[in-house]
Amino acid sequence: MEKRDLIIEASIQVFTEKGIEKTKISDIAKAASIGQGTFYLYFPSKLAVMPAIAEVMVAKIEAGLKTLQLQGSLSQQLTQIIDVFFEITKQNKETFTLIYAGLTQTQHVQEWENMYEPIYSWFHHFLERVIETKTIKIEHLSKMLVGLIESTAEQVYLYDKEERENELERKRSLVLFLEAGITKHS
Amino acid sequence: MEKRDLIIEASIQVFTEKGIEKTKISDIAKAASIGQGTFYLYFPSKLAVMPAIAEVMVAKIEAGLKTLQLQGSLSQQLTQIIDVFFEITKQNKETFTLIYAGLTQTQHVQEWENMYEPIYSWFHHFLERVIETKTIKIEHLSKMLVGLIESTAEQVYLYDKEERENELERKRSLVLFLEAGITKHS
Amino acid sequence: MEKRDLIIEASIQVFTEKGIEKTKISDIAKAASIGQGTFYLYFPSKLAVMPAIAEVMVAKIEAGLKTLQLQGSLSQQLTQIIDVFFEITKQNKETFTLIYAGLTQTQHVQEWENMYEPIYSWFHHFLERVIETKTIKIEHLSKMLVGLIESTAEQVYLYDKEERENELERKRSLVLFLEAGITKHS
Amino acid sequence: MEKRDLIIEASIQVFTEKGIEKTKISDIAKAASIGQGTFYLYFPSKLAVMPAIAEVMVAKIEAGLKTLQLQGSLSQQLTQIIDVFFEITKQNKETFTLIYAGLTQTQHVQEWENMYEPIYSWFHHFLERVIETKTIKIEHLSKMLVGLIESTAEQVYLYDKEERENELERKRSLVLFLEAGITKHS
DNA sequence: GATGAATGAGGTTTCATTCAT
DNA sequence: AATGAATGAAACCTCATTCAT
Repeated sequence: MEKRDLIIEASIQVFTEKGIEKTKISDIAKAASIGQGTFYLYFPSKLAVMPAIAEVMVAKIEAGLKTLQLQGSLSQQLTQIIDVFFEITKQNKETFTLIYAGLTQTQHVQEWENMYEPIYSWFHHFLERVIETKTIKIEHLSKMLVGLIESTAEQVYLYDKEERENELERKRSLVLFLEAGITKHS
Repeated sequence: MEKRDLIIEASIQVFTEKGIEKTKISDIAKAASIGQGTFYLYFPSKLAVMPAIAEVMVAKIEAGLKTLQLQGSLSQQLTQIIDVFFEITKQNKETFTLIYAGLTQTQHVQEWENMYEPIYSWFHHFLERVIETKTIKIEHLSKMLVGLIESTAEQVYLYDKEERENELERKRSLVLFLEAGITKHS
Repeated sequence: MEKRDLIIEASIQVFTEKGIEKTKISDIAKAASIGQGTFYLYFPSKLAVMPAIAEVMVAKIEAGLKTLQLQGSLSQQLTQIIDVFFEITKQNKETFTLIYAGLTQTQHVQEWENMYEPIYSWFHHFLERVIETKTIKIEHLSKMLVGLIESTAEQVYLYDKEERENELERKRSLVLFLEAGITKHS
Repeated sequence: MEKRDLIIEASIQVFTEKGIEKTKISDIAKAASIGQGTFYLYFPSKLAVMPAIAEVMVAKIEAGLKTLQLQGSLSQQLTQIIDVFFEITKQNKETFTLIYAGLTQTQHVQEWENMYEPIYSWFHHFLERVIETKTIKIEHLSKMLVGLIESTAEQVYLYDKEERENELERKRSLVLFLEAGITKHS
């Protein structure tokens, strides 16, 4: 395994365990089983690892979406899509929290949307197949779908304790809401 | 002006300029024109200022919503609401970025949703007046509305440069989408 | 005693003991009985102490010259002057070595001659009283006297082991040489 | 070109640019276009290069003196000699500064005078031809001549900005002064 | 209550040195 | 002989925190 990837893996692990502020470079190095100096050959600081971590997560979402074999009614398809986001958010909630904290601290905030480009693009293709007339530009619709799905997933898994119990119901509500937004304008 | 408020103001400014990680207590103290020691009389650490900052922003949104005299069609009312969020996000974009970064770093992530309670509550009342039957629970609908409006405002103002130009159109798309989501189930 | 002076004293001591390269900031702090952090309140790096050290030595020379009550023949007066330089060089040879090494490493080489201004000035007054016509500008003569006296003192005390035995004779030679240079043009 | 010489050349360049303290072995290796490890095949440390650098400069002076075909009056001959020192100092001022700093840092201070032996020796022969009776030992006179010429050249080229303009006059003053010192005792 | 000079623990960062290639 | 990625000891330097004023 490449040293760079070792560092990214180790960073995710240590950051999520101890938090960004309390993580020392030496912790990451130890977790990656490399020398402290070696870390600096690949990243100039611990925060500089954040974009690389973000890329990993975005890649997971993209991969999740691409393995979908969309079938059935619109609401069924939406359910499948939502499941991808919810599942990945659920399994990587610390990492997501991490990315928000980390990206905003570096000067990489702008990169965030660029990274999402593949996701938006996927939704674009999806929507093209699903809707016909466009009262709303497909680009904007894509971004709203992604934004709403993610913010809901975050509300459910990252922030609120109670919500986790309402998981299923919130997913169902989300499907209904999205379906309405999409079909109304199809 | 109260010293505590001076510190909050100064923190926003310095955090925004230098980032949380690189901000020293001494920076905040200098910006607030107080002694380093004085800081500790009001806050135990720099991260402890974050919730206070967040409260200020949530209060702004709440105040903005409460001054609305909702009139006209649903879409006109939604437009007014959206304008509140967009305007405040626009004017305080650095502070919002800050809050995401800061809250996730402290153990205050959970508090975030609690703080939003008044906002959700306001939407709850709003929706009660606007819709009648509920396929979707009003609580969930409230959260989706807030989530979607905010994530869109963030996409427009915080992340993507190009989007700022599409401001008006994205707002219009948002109104349409929300309206569909609401009326479909009313 | 002022902290700044404590640091200068301690620096001279530690530098001469261990050499510049091997001296750690912590060594100086310990020798000065202050905290490591305190060092940085007064100097940004160990090399930044060098000009302050140099000033101390120049002040010693100046003080030595100013206590002279020049009397007797020219050669007697020259002997007195030379003794000042030789004595101070002898007693502070490590410090002088230090200064050469230290000043050249910082960007303070230019300051060196500025520091010497009081010495040159003293010689200027001295020569004015001693010579009358000027084939050589008094300014240049001053600098040559200082340069020759110092380079000889350094040859005797800093560099060459054997020379230390010839101390007296080299002083005598120096008096003769200087006298010739001065009187020839008087 | 030999690797050893490559290293010496590169060291002069890098030392001059960054200062001895801030120069890393890797900087020298990069400047010499060799591997870091290769450096150690030729020198055990960066300071160990200093004597080699010094030798190069002393060799230049010696070579300069040996090519002189001393003719004409004493003052003409002195002018020629002085020109050699001034010219070499002028062209290699950074290197000279470097050597002072470097030698004093190593344990090679003593070697300095040994290296100068050929120069002193050359002056010895020169003075033997020029003066006859010796109030001052020729050895001492040699050293004073070298010391005065060099310290003047350094004052002119290394330290003081203004002095560079007085170059010619300081040279003339130097000739007069030396001539007086020599002839008075011949 | 307010201050800021002083502190020193401990994280950051460097870089001489090694050694497998 | 030559290399340069990897190392980690050890220096640097910061900065939260204290406390005498």
